[in-house]
Amino acid sequence: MSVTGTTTRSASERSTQAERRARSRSALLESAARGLSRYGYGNLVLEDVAREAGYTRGALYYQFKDKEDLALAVIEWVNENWTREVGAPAAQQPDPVAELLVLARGHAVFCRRDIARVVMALRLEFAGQDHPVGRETDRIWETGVKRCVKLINAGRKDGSIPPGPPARAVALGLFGALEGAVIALAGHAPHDELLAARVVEGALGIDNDRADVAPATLEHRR
Amino acid sequence: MSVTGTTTRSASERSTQAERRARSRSALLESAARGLSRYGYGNLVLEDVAREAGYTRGALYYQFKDKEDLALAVIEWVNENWTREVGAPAAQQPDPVAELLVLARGHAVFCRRDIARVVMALRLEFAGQDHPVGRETDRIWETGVKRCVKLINAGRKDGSIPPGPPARAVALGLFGALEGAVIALAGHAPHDELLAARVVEGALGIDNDRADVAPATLEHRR
DNA sequence: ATGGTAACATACATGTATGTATGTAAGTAA
DNA sequence: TTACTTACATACATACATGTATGTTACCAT
Repeated sequence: MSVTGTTTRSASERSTQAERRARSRSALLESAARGLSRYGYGNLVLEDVAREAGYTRGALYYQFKDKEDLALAVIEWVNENWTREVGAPAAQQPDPVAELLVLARGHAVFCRRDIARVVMALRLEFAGQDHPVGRETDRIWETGVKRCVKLINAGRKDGSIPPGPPARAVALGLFGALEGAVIALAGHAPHDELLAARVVEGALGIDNDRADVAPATLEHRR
Repeated sequence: MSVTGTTTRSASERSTQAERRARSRSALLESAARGLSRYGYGNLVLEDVAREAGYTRGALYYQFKDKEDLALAVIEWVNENWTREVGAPAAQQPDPVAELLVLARGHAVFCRRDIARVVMALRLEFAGQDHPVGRETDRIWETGVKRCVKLINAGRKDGSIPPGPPARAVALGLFGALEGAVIALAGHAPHDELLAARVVEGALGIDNDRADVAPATLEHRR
Protein backbone atom coordinates (compact mmCIF):
# COMPACT_ATOMS: atom_id res chain seq x y z
CA MET A 1 0.00 0.00 0.00
CA SER A 2 2.60 2.53 1.08
CA VAL A 3 5.19 1.41 -1.43
CA THR A 4 6.78 4.43 -3.07
CA GLY A 5 8.53 2.50 -5.83
CA THR A 6 8.36 -1.04 -7.09
CA THR A 7 12.03 -1.03 -7.99
CA THR A 8 15.09 -1.00 -5.76
CA ARG A 9 16.86 1.61 -7.88
CA SER A 10 16.74 5.19 -6.59
CA ALA A 11 14.71 6.85 -9.30
CA SER A 12 15.47 6.46 -13.01
CA GLU A 13 18.74 4.60 -12.74
CA ARG A 14 18.50 2.47 -15.90
CA SER A 15 16.20 0.30 -17.82
CA THR A 16 13.18 -1.11 -16.10
CA GLN A 17 11.19 -3.65 -18.11
CA ALA A 18 8.52 -1.17 -19.11
CA GLU A 19 11.10 1.31 -20.35
CA ARG A 20 12.94 -1.39 -22.22
CA ARG A 21 9.77 -2.53 -23.87
CA ALA A 22 8.78 1.01 -24.80
CA ARG A 23 12.16 1.74 -26.31
CA SER A 24 12.07 -1.38 -28.42
CA ARG A 25 8.54 -0.64 -29.54
CA SER A 26 9.45 2.91 -30.53
CA ALA A 27 12.49 1.80 -32.49
CA LEU A 28 10.49 -0.85 -34.29
CA LEU A 29 7.66 1.56 -35.05
CA GLU A 30 10.00 4.15 -36.50
CA SER A 31 11.79 1.61 -38.63
CA ALA A 32 8.48 0.19 -39.83
CA ALA A 33 7.21 3.68 -40.64
CA ARG A 34 10.25 4.39 -42.79
CA GLY A 35 9.88 1.02 -44.47
CA LEU A 36 6.16 1.43 -45.15
CA SER A 37 6.76 4.91 -46.50
CA ARG A 38 9.45 3.68 -48.87
CA TYR A 39 8.31 0.23 -49.92
CA GLY A 40 4.63 0.04 -49.05
CA TYR A 41 2.98 -2.83 -47.23
CA GLY A 42 3.45 -5.73 -49.60
CA ASN A 43 7.08 -5.05 -50.39
CA LEU A 44 7.99 -4.43 -46.77
CA VAL A 45 10.20 -7.20 -45.37
CA LEU A 46 9.86 -7.61 -41.63
CA GLU A 47 13.38 -8.89 -41.22
CA ASP A 48 14.71 -5.65 -42.68
CA VAL A 49 12.46 -3.65 -40.39
CA ALA A 50 13.77 -5.46 -37.35
CA ARG A 51 17.40 -5.24 -38.46
CA GLU A 52 17.20 -1.49 -39.09
CA ALA A 53 15.86 -1.10 -35.56
CA GLY A 54 18.68 -3.23 -34.17
CA TYR A 55 16.62 -6.35 -33.45
CA THR A 56 15.45 -9.53 -35.11
CA ARG A 57 11.99 -10.62 -36.16
CA GLY A 58 11.59 -12.21 -32.76
CA ALA A 59 11.31 -8.83 -31.09
CA LEU A 60 8.82 -7.71 -33.70
CA TYR A 61 6.52 -10.69 -33.23
CA TYR A 62 6.75 -10.27 -29.48
CA GLN A 63 5.54 -6.68 -29.59
CA PHE A 64 3.09 -6.98 -32.47
CA LYS A 65 0.65 -9.75 -33.32
CA ASP A 66 1.49 -9.85 -37.01
CA LYS A 67 2.40 -7.66 -39.96
CA GLU A 68 -1.06 -6.15 -40.14
CA ASP A 69 -1.02 -5.22 -36.47
CA LEU A 70 2.34 -3.54 -36.95
CA ALA A 71 1.09 -1.53 -39.90
CA LEU A 72 -2.00 -0.40 -38.02
CA ALA A 73 0.15 0.69 -35.09
CA VAL A 74 2.35 2.70 -37.44
CA ILE A 75 -0.66 4.38 -39.01
CA GLU A 76 -2.05 5.33 -35.63
CA TRP A 77 1.34 6.63 -34.54
CA VAL A 78 1.82 8.76 -37.63
CA ASN A 79 -1.73 10.08 -37.44
CA GLU A 80 -1.28 11.13 -33.83
CA ASN A 81 1.85 13.05 -34.73
CA TRP A 82 0.10 14.67 -37.67
CA THR A 83 -2.83 15.78 -35.53
CA ARG A 84 -0.52 17.29 -32.94
CA GLU A 85 1.87 19.01 -35.32
CA VAL A 86 -0.41 19.97 -38.20
CA GLY A 87 -4.08 19.53 -37.42
CA ALA A 88 -4.23 21.21 -34.03
CA PRO A 89 -2.23 24.37 -34.91
CA ALA A 90 -4.32 24.88 -38.03
CA ALA A 91 -7.52 24.68 -35.99
CA GLN A 92 -6.53 27.85 -34.14
CA GLN A 93 -6.68 30.04 -37.23
CA PRO A 94 -9.39 32.69 -37.26
CA ASP A 95 -10.99 32.06 -40.67
CA PRO A 96 -11.47 29.05 -42.99
CA VAL A 97 -9.02 30.11 -45.68
CA ALA A 98 -6.29 30.78 -43.15
CA GLU A 99 -6.88 27.37 -41.59
CA LEU A 100 -6.63 25.63 -44.96
CA LEU A 101 -3.43 27.46 -45.83
CA VAL A 102 -1.81 26.66 -42.50
CA LEU A 103 -2.90 23.07 -43.00
CA ALA A 104 -1.16 23.00 -46.37
CA ARG A 105 2.05 24.54 -45.11
CA GLY A 106 2.07 22.37 -42.02
CA HIS A 107 1.55 19.23 -44.04
CA ALA A 108 4.44 20.17 -46.31
CA VAL A 109 6.74 20.64 -43.33
CA PHE A 110 5.48 17.45 -41.70
CA CYS A 111 6.22 15.47 -44.83
CA ARG A 112 9.86 16.53 -44.87
CA ARG A 113 10.37 13.55 -42.62
CA ASP A 114 10.44 10.35 -44.62
CA ILE A 115 7.77 8.78 -42.46
CA ALA A 116 5.09 10.99 -43.86
CA ARG A 117 4.25 9.20 -47.07
CA VAL A 118 2.95 6.27 -45.07
CA VAL A 119 -0.73 7.13 -45.26
CA MET A 120 -0.63 8.17 -48.91
CA ALA A 121 1.33 5.08 -49.95
CA LEU A 122 -0.91 2.66 -48.07
CA ARG A 123 -4.08 4.37 -49.23
CA LEU A 124 -2.98 3.95 -52.82
CA GLU A 125 -1.83 0.38 -52.30
CA PHE A 126 -5.10 -0.77 -50.75
CA ALA A 127 -7.44 1.42 -52.82
CA GLY A 128 -10.47 -0.63 -53.77
CA GLN A 129 -9.48 -3.62 -51.67
CA ASP A 130 -11.20 -4.64 -48.46
CA HIS A 131 -8.22 -4.85 -46.15
CA PRO A 132 -8.07 -3.62 -42.54
CA VAL A 133 -5.06 -1.44 -43.32
CA GLY A 134 -6.85 0.08 -46.28
CA ARG A 135 -9.96 0.73 -44.22
CA GLU A 136 -7.93 2.55 -41.60
CA THR A 137 -6.11 4.76 -44.09
CA ASP A 138 -9.42 5.47 -45.82
CA ARG A 139 -10.90 6.46 -42.48
CA ILE A 140 -8.09 8.93 -41.79
CA TRP A 141 -8.34 10.31 -45.32
CA GLU A 142 -12.09 10.73 -44.99
CA THR A 143 -11.66 12.58 -41.71
CA GLY A 144 -9.41 15.10 -43.43
CA VAL A 145 -11.74 15.47 -46.39
CA LYS A 146 -14.76 16.05 -44.14
CA ARG A 147 -12.91 18.72 -42.19
CA CYS A 148 -12.04 20.36 -45.47
CA VAL A 149 -15.64 20.24 -46.69
CA LYS A 150 -16.81 22.09 -43.61
CA LEU A 151 -14.16 24.76 -44.08
CA ILE A 152 -15.08 25.23 -47.72
CA ASN A 153 -18.75 25.60 -46.89
CA ALA A 154 -17.95 28.09 -44.15
CA GLY A 155 -15.69 30.05 -46.48
CA ARG A 156 -18.32 30.16 -49.17
CA LYS A 157 -20.88 31.37 -46.70
CA ASP A 158 -18.73 34.31 -45.59
CA GLY A 159 -17.65 35.06 -49.15
CA SER A 160 -13.94 34.30 -48.77
CA ILE A 161 -14.23 31.27 -51.07
CA PRO A 162 -16.06 31.66 -54.39
CA PRO A 163 -18.75 29.19 -55.46
CA GLY A 164 -17.82 26.32 -57.74
CA PRO A 165 -17.98 22.53 -57.85
CA PRO A 166 -19.52 20.64 -54.92
CA ALA A 167 -17.55 21.18 -51.74
CA ARG A 168 -16.68 17.50 -51.52
CA ALA A 169 -15.18 17.47 -55.00
CA VAL A 170 -13.13 20.55 -54.18
CA ALA A 171 -11.99 18.98 -50.92
CA LEU A 172 -10.95 15.75 -52.66
CA GLY A 173 -9.01 17.64 -55.29
CA LEU A 174 -7.45 19.89 -52.68
CA PHE A 175 -6.26 17.04 -50.50
CA GLY A 176 -5.07 14.93 -53.40
CA ALA A 177 -3.18 17.82 -54.92
CA LEU A 178 -1.64 18.71 -51.58
CA GLU A 179 -0.33 15.19 -51.00
CA GLY A 180 0.87 14.81 -54.56
CA ALA A 181 2.68 18.12 -54.56
CA VAL A 182 4.35 17.51 -51.23
CA ILE A 183 5.55 14.07 -52.25
CA ALA A 184 6.88 15.33 -55.57
CA LEU A 185 8.69 18.15 -53.77
CA ALA A 186 10.36 15.88 -51.24
CA GLY A 187 13.82 17.24 -50.56
CA HIS A 188 13.05 20.60 -52.16
CA ALA A 189 12.61 22.70 -49.05
CA PRO A 190 11.75 25.49 -48.61
CA HIS A 191 9.71 25.73 -51.80
CA ASP A 192 7.47 22.83 -50.77
CA GLU A 193 5.68 25.06 -48.30
CA LEU A 194 4.84 27.85 -50.69
CA LEU A 195 3.75 25.52 -53.47
CA ALA A 196 1.56 23.54 -51.11
CA ALA A 197 -0.24 26.75 -50.17
CA ARG A 198 -0.48 27.85 -53.80
CA VAL A 199 -1.96 24.54 -54.87
CA VAL A 200 -4.60 24.75 -52.17
CA GLU A 201 -5.49 28.26 -53.22
CA GLY A 202 -5.83 27.03 -56.76
CA ALA A 203 -8.17 24.23 -55.76
CA LEU A 204 -10.31 26.69 -53.82
CA GLY A 205 -10.39 29.07 -56.77
CA ILE A 206 -9.05 32.05 -54.84
CA ASP A 207 -6.31 34.40 -55.99
CA ASN A 208 -2.82 33.87 -54.68
CA ASP A 209 -2.69 36.92 -52.48
CA ARG A 210 -2.27 35.08 -49.19
CA ALA A 211 -0.09 32.11 -50.02
CA ASP A 212 2.87 34.18 -51.16
CA VAL A 213 3.08 36.21 -47.98
CA ALA A 214 5.33 33.83 -46.09
CA PRO A 215 4.31 33.38 -42.46
CA ALA A 216 6.80 32.16 -39.91
CA THR A 217 7.90 28.72 -41.02
CA LEU A 218 6.28 26.07 -38.86
CA GLU A 219 8.62 24.18 -36.65
CA HIS A 220 8.52 20.43 -36.24
CA ARG A 221 9.86 18.54 -33.29
CA ARG A 222 13.20 16.76 -33.25
CA MET B 1 7.68 -12.90 -105.92
CA SER B 2 4.25 -12.17 -107.32
CA VAL B 3 2.36 -13.64 -104.42
CA THR B 4 -0.57 -11.39 -103.57
CA GLY B 5 -1.41 -13.03 -100.25
CA THR B 6 0.28 -15.60 -98.09
CA THR B 7 -3.05 -17.01 -96.94
CA THR B 8 -5.70 -18.92 -98.80
CA ARG B 9 -8.51 -16.86 -97.28
CA SER B 10 -9.91 -14.02 -99.40
CA ALA B 11 -8.87 -11.01 -97.31
CA SER B 12 -9.52 -10.76 -93.59
CA GLU B 13 -11.65 -13.84 -93.12
CA ARG B 14 -10.66 -14.73 -89.56
CA SER B 15 -7.71 -15.14 -87.33
CA THR B 16 -4.33 -15.44 -88.87
CA GLN B 17 -1.49 -16.22 -86.46
CA ALA B 18 -0.27 -12.63 -86.35
CA GLU B 19 -3.74 -11.35 -85.58
CA ARG B 20 -4.25 -14.00 -82.94
CA ARG B 21 -0.98 -13.10 -81.32
CA ALA B 22 -1.75 -9.39 -81.41
CA ARG B 23 -5.16 -9.90 -79.87
CA SER B 24 -3.77 -11.97 -77.05
CA ARG B 25 -1.01 -9.47 -76.43
CA SER B 26 -3.48 -6.60 -76.30
CA ALA B 27 -5.77 -8.40 -73.90
CA LEU B 28 -2.87 -9.30 -71.64
CA LEU B 29 -1.50 -5.75 -71.74
CA GLU B 30 -4.84 -4.23 -70.83
CA SER B 31 -5.39 -6.67 -67.99
CA ALA B 32 -1.87 -6.06 -66.72
CA ALA B 33 -2.38 -2.30 -66.92
CA ARG B 34 -5.51 -2.51 -64.81
CA GLY B 35 -3.74 -4.78 -62.36
CA LEU B 36 -0.67 -2.57 -62.07
CA SER B 37 -2.86 0.47 -61.61
CA ARG B 38 -4.83 -1.20 -58.82
CA TYR B 39 -2.30 -3.34 -57.01
CA GLY B 40 1.11 -2.06 -58.05
CA TYR B 41 3.98 -4.23 -59.19
CA GLY B 42 4.75 -6.32 -56.14
CA ASN B 43 1.17 -7.17 -55.29
CA LEU B 44 0.29 -7.99 -58.87
CA VAL B 45 -0.33 -11.71 -59.36
CA LEU B 46 0.36 -12.86 -62.89
CA GLU B 47 -2.15 -15.67 -62.70
CA ASP B 48 -4.90 -13.13 -62.02
CA VAL B 49 -3.69 -10.99 -64.91
CA ALA B 50 -3.86 -13.94 -67.28
CA ARG B 51 -7.24 -15.11 -66.01
CA GLU B 52 -8.82 -11.67 -66.37
CA ALA B 53 -7.62 -11.64 -69.96
CA GLY B 54 -9.07 -15.11 -70.55
CA TYR B 55 -5.78 -17.01 -70.58
CA THR B 56 -3.37 -18.76 -68.26
CA ARG B 57 0.14 -17.83 -67.24
CA GLY B 58 1.41 -19.90 -70.14
CA ALA B 59 0.18 -17.32 -72.63
CA LEU B 60 1.76 -14.56 -70.59
CA TYR B 61 5.18 -16.17 -70.47
CA TYR B 62 4.97 -16.88 -74.17
CA GLN B 63 4.41 -13.24 -75.06
CA PHE B 64 6.58 -11.64 -72.37
CA LYS B 65 9.95 -12.69 -71.01
CA ASP B 66 9.06 -12.19 -67.36
CA LYS B 67 7.10 -9.96 -65.02
CA GLU B 68 9.48 -7.07 -65.47
CA ASP B 69 9.22 -7.24 -69.26
CA LEU B 70 5.44 -7.20 -68.98
CA ALA B 71 5.47 -4.15 -66.73
CA LEU B 72 7.81 -2.28 -69.05
CA ALA B 73 5.56 -3.08 -72.00
CA VAL B 74 2.56 -1.77 -70.09
CA ILE B 75 4.39 1.44 -69.23
CA GLU B 76 5.38 2.00 -72.84
CA TRP B 77 1.84 1.29 -73.98
CA VAL B 78 0.28 3.70 -71.50
CA ASN B 79 2.84 6.38 -72.28
CA GLU B 80 2.17 6.13 -76.01
CA ASN B 81 -1.53 6.58 -75.42
CA TRP B 82 -0.87 9.52 -73.12
CA THR B 83 1.34 11.24 -75.66
CA ARG B 84 -1.23 10.81 -78.40
CA GLU B 85 -4.28 11.81 -76.39
CA VAL B 86 -2.86 14.42 -74.01
CA GLY B 87 0.65 15.49 -74.88
CA ALA B 88 0.22 16.11 -78.60
CA PRO B 89 -3.04 18.12 -78.42
CA ALA B 90 -1.60 20.32 -75.68
CA ALA B 91 1.45 21.08 -77.80
CA GLN B 92 -0.76 22.85 -80.34
CA GLN B 93 -1.81 25.57 -77.92
CA PRO B 94 -0.62 29.10 -78.75
CA ASP B 95 0.88 30.14 -75.41
CA PRO B 96 2.55 28.38 -72.43
CA VAL B 97 -0.28 28.88 -69.95
CA ALA B 98 -2.86 27.55 -72.39
CA GLU B 99 -0.68 24.52 -73.06
CA LEU B 100 -0.32 23.79 -69.34
CA LEU B 101 -4.06 24.12 -68.77
CA VAL B 102 -4.93 21.84 -71.68
CA LEU B 103 -2.36 19.41 -70.34
CA ALA B 104 -4.06 19.44 -66.97
CA ARG B 105 -7.55 18.95 -68.36
CA GLY B 106 -6.39 16.32 -70.78
CA HIS B 107 -4.63 14.39 -68.05
CA ALA B 108 -7.76 14.46 -65.94
CA VAL B 109 -9.84 13.05 -68.77
CA PHE B 110 -7.16 10.48 -69.60
CA CYS B 111 -7.12 9.27 -66.02
CA ARG B 112 -10.83 8.52 -66.00
CA ARG B 113 -9.81 5.16 -67.35
CA ASP B 114 -8.54 2.92 -64.60
CA ILE B 115 -5.31 2.24 -66.43
CA ALA B 116 -4.02 5.71 -65.82
CA ARG B 117 -2.63 5.40 -62.34
CA VAL B 118 -0.02 2.98 -63.60
CA VAL B 119 2.84 5.44 -63.89
CA MET B 120 2.07 7.21 -60.61
CA ALA B 121 1.69 3.95 -58.69
CA LEU B 122 4.89 2.43 -60.05
CA ARG B 123 6.86 5.62 -59.57
CA LEU B 124 5.86 5.68 -55.91
CA GLU B 125 6.51 1.99 -55.43
CA PHE B 126 10.02 2.11 -56.85
CA ALA B 127 10.97 5.55 -55.57
CA GLY B 128 14.53 5.43 -54.31
CA GLN B 129 15.14 1.90 -55.53
CA ASP B 130 17.29 0.99 -58.49
CA HIS B 131 14.88 -1.14 -60.48
CA PRO B 132 14.42 -1.10 -64.27
CA VAL B 133 10.70 -0.41 -63.87
CA GLY B 134 11.43 2.46 -61.52
CA ARG B 135 14.01 3.89 -63.89
CA GLU B 136 11.54 3.85 -66.76
CA THR B 137 8.76 5.55 -64.77
CA ASP B 138 11.28 8.10 -63.52
CA ARG B 139 12.34 8.76 -67.09
CA ILE B 140 8.76 9.42 -68.20
CA TRP B 141 8.14 11.60 -65.17
CA GLU B 142 11.30 13.57 -65.84
CA THR B 143 10.27 14.11 -69.44
CA GLY B 144 7.02 15.68 -68.30
CA VAL B 145 8.74 17.82 -65.68
CA LYS B 146 11.30 19.09 -68.19
CA ARG B 147 8.56 20.04 -70.63
CA CYS B 148 6.84 21.88 -67.83
CA VAL B 149 10.02 23.73 -66.86
CA LYS B 150 10.41 25.05 -70.39
CA LEU B 151 6.81 26.24 -70.45
CA ILE B 152 7.20 27.98 -67.12
CA ASN B 153 10.34 29.76 -68.25
CA ALA B 154 8.66 30.81 -71.48
CA GLY B 155 5.61 32.05 -69.59
CA ARG B 156 7.73 34.04 -67.19
CA LYS B 157 9.61 35.61 -70.05
CA ASP B 158 6.43 36.85 -71.73
CA GLY B 159 4.90 37.91 -68.44
CA SER B 160 1.98 35.47 -68.37
CA ILE B 161 3.47 33.64 -65.39
CA PRO B 162 4.73 35.65 -62.41
CA PRO B 163 8.17 35.05 -60.90
CA GLY B 164 8.49 32.77 -57.90
CA PRO B 165 10.36 29.63 -56.84
CA PRO B 166 12.77 27.96 -59.27
CA ALA B 167 10.98 26.70 -62.36
CA ARG B 168 11.91 23.12 -61.57
CA ALA B 169 10.36 23.30 -58.10
CA VAL B 170 7.19 24.79 -59.57
CA ALA B 171 7.11 22.09 -62.23
CA LEU B 172 7.53 19.32 -59.66
CA GLY B 173 4.78 20.71 -57.49
CA LEU B 174 2.53 21.26 -60.47
CA PHE B 175 2.92 17.73 -61.78
CA GLY B 176 2.63 16.13 -58.37
CA ALA B 177 -0.45 18.13 -57.51
CA LEU B 178 -2.01 17.33 -60.86
CA GLU B 179 -1.54 13.59 -60.44
CA GLY B 180 -2.66 13.63 -56.84
CA ALA B 181 -5.77 15.63 -57.57
CA VAL B 182 -6.77 13.50 -60.51
CA ILE B 183 -6.33 10.29 -58.55
CA ALA B 184 -8.30 11.61 -55.60
CA LEU B 185 -11.07 12.73 -57.94
CA ALA B 186 -11.38 9.37 -59.70
CA GLY B 187 -15.01 8.79 -60.48
CA HIS B 188 -15.96 12.42 -59.87
CA ALA B 189 -16.34 13.60 -63.44
CA PRO B 190 -16.81 16.25 -64.63
CA HIS B 191 -15.32 18.20 -61.73
CA ASP B 192 -11.93 16.49 -62.12
CA GLU B 193 -11.21 18.56 -65.19
CA LEU B 194 -11.87 21.95 -63.66
CA LEU B 195 -10.03 21.16 -60.46
CA ALA B 196 -7.03 19.87 -62.36
CA ALA B 197 -6.84 23.17 -64.20
CA ARG B 198 -7.35 25.14 -61.00
CA VAL B 199 -4.59 23.30 -59.21
CA VAL B 200 -2.18 23.97 -62.05
CA GLU B 201 -3.06 27.65 -61.97
CA GLY B 202 -2.42 27.65 -58.28
CA ALA B 203 1.01 26.09 -58.68
CA LEU B 204 1.90 28.66 -61.31
CA GLY B 205 0.72 31.48 -59.09
CA ILE B 206 -1.71 32.91 -61.62
CA ASP B 207 -5.30 33.94 -60.93
CA ASN B 208 -8.08 31.57 -61.84
CA ASP B 209 -9.45 33.55 -64.73
CA ARG B 210 -8.77 30.95 -67.41
CA ALA B 211 -9.42 27.62 -65.71
CA ASP B 212 -13.06 28.33 -64.96
CA VAL B 213 -13.95 29.15 -68.53
CA ALA B 214 -14.76 25.62 -69.61
CA PRO B 215 -13.40 24.74 -73.04
CA ALA B 216 -14.87 21.90 -75.04
CA THR B 217 -14.36 18.76 -73.02
CA LEU B 218 -11.58 16.68 -74.50
CA GLU B 219 -12.66 13.41 -75.97
CA HIS B 220 -10.86 10.18 -75.38
CA ARG B 221 -11.03 7.14 -77.61
CA ARG B 222 -13.24 4.13 -76.89
C1' DA C 1 -4.20 -35.42 -95.42
C1' DT C 2 0.19 -34.39 -92.96
C1' DG C 3 4.34 -32.67 -91.23
C1' DG C 4 5.75 -28.63 -88.81
C1' DT C 5 5.56 -24.60 -86.09
C1' DA C 6 3.21 -21.08 -83.39
C1' DA C 7 0.21 -20.34 -79.45
C1' DC C 8 -1.12 -21.71 -75.80
C1' DA C 9 -2.13 -24.97 -71.11
C1' DT C 10 -0.40 -27.91 -67.44
C1' DA C 11 2.96 -29.61 -64.19
C1' DC C 12 6.97 -28.92 -61.56
C1' DA C 13 10.97 -26.81 -59.19
C1' DT C 14 12.76 -22.91 -56.63
C1' DG C 15 13.06 -18.99 -53.78
C1' DT C 16 11.28 -16.11 -50.34
C1' DA C 17 8.44 -14.07 -46.70
C1' DT C 18 5.36 -15.03 -43.14
C1' DG C 19 4.02 -17.04 -38.88
C1' DT C 20 5.02 -20.21 -35.02
C1' DA C 21 7.56 -22.98 -31.82
C1' DT C 22 11.31 -23.35 -29.12
C1' DG C 23 15.55 -21.82 -26.90
C1' DT C 24 18.13 -18.24 -24.16
C1' DA C 25 19.44 -14.08 -21.75
C1' DA C 26 17.93 -10.02 -19.15
C1' DG C 27 15.29 -8.31 -15.47
C1' DT C 28 12.29 -8.99 -10.96
C1' DA C 29 10.46 -10.61 -6.53
C1' DA C 30 11.14 -13.85 -2.73
C1' DT D 1 20.81 -17.23 -4.53
C1' DT D 2 16.76 -18.90 -6.65
C1' DA D 3 12.48 -19.30 -8.78
C1' DC D 4 10.03 -16.88 -12.19
C1' DT D 5 8.58 -13.80 -15.89
C1' DT D 6 9.64 -10.66 -19.59
C1' DA D 7 12.07 -9.72 -23.76
C1' DC D 8 14.15 -11.17 -27.06
C1' DA D 9 16.89 -14.69 -30.75
C1' DT D 10 16.98 -18.92 -33.43
C1' DA D 11 15.00 -22.72 -35.92
C1' DC D 12 11.32 -24.67 -38.40
C1' DA D 13 6.96 -25.29 -41.01
C1' DT D 14 3.89 -23.41 -44.35
C1' DA D 15 2.17 -20.77 -48.16
C1' DC D 16 2.58 -18.56 -52.31
C1' DA D 17 4.35 -16.41 -56.53
C1' DT D 18 7.67 -16.76 -59.96
C1' DG D 19 10.01 -19.01 -63.62
C1' DT D 20 10.76 -23.22 -66.44
C1' DA D 21 9.95 -27.57 -68.64
C1' DT D 22 6.87 -30.30 -70.85
C1' DG D 23 2.52 -31.48 -72.98
C1' DT D 24 -1.47 -30.18 -76.16
C1' DT D 25 -4.15 -27.73 -79.49
C1' DA D 26 -4.69 -24.31 -83.32
C1' DC D 27 -2.93 -22.73 -87.52
C1' DC D 28 -0.32 -23.03 -92.01
C1' DA D 29 2.44 -24.65 -96.14
C1' DT D 30 2.90 -28.54 -99.16
